[in-house]
Amino acid sequence: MSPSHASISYQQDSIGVLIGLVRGELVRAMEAELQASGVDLRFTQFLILKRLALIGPMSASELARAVELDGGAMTRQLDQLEGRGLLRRQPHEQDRRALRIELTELGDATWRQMTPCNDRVLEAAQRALDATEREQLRDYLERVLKALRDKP
Amino acid sequence: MSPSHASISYQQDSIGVLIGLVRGELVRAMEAELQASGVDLRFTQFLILKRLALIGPMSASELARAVELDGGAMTRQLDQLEGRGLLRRQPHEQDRRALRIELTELGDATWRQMTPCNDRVLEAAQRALDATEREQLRDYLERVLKALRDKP
DNA sequence: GTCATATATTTGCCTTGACAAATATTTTTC
DNA sequence: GAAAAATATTTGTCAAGGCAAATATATGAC
Repeated sequence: MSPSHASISYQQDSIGVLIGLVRGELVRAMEAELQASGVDLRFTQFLILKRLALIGPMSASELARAVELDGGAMTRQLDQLEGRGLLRRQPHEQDRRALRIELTELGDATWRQMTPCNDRVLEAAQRALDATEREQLRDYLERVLKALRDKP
Repeated sequence: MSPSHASISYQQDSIGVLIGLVRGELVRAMEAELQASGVDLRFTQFLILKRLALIGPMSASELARAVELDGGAMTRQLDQLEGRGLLRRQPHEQDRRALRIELTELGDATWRQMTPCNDRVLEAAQRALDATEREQLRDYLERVLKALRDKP
C-alpha cells in the first residue's frame, strides 16, 4: 500500500507555515539591522525596549504579556537589561507585589538609536505592498489574532 | 527632561509584533489540538511530519530548510521521531553524504490522525475572513516573505 | 475581619534551538 | 585529475524560554 503522499507532488504552504516563515525572516532581518547599527540587543530585548518606549512604564507581567514572554524569562531579561543600565525596577505605587519597569535615559537613547532599524525592516518587508494593501494586511492579521484569542 | 514616550499614550502594534502574536497563538492552538486528539507531538515535530506527508521523502537538510530549523536541531528531532517509529533514515541514492528521510506506516497513520487538528486550527484562525480575504492574506504574506528574502 | 483564591515576581529545572567544530562526501576550479 | 570549496550530518556547548514551586501581596466570598 502506498502512503498518502504518493499522489501529491506539490502543496502550497499553509497560512500557518507562511506566518512562521515570515516571522523568522523578520526576526533575522531585525537582528541583523540592530547589529549593523551597533546596538547589541537580541530581538526579544528589542521588543521589550520598544514596548517601554512607546507605551511607557508598566509592570513586569504586563510587559511579559505584551511580548508573549514567560514571566520567568522576563525576570531574567530584566536582570540583563537593568544590569546594562537600560531600564530600572521601581516599586509599583498601587501594588506592592509588582514592579514599575521604566527606561533609563540610556534605554531611551538606545531606543531612539534603533528606531530607524525598526522602520527600515518594516518598510523592506512591506515594500511590495501599497498603502491600501498594508492596511488590509494589518486588518486581516488583527482579525485572525482576535479569532484565535476568542476561542469558541 | 522627559523621555520620548511621555506624550504617547497609545500605539498600534507594528506588523512585526502582530505577526509574532499570531504565530504564537497558532502554535499554542495547534499544540492544544494535538494533545486533545491524543497525539503526543510538539509543534516542530508536527511540522516535520506534515512536510514529509505532503511532499514525500527528502534529505534531512531539505527538511531543515523547509521548517526553518537548524541542522543540529533537526538531527536531534530525527533521533526522537525515529526512536518513536514515526520515520526512518534511509541512505540517499544519489548522495552518500545525505539521508533519505521517509515516514513509516505509523508516521503516515499519525499524520492522518492529526490532519483534522491542522484543519480545525486553520479554519478557526481564518473564520473571520471570507474566501477572497483569505486569498489576499496568503498573497500578501507571500509577497512580504519574498521581499524579505530578496534583500536589496 | 478572615479565609480562600488569584496575581506578581523570583528561582530551579529541563527542553529546544542556534552556533561552531569535526567528519564524510560531493562539486567546482584550475 | 588533484586541490579547494561547498554541502550533509553529527556532536558539544551555550543561551533562551517554558513550566512548576516558593514567596509576597491583593482581591473576593462569607
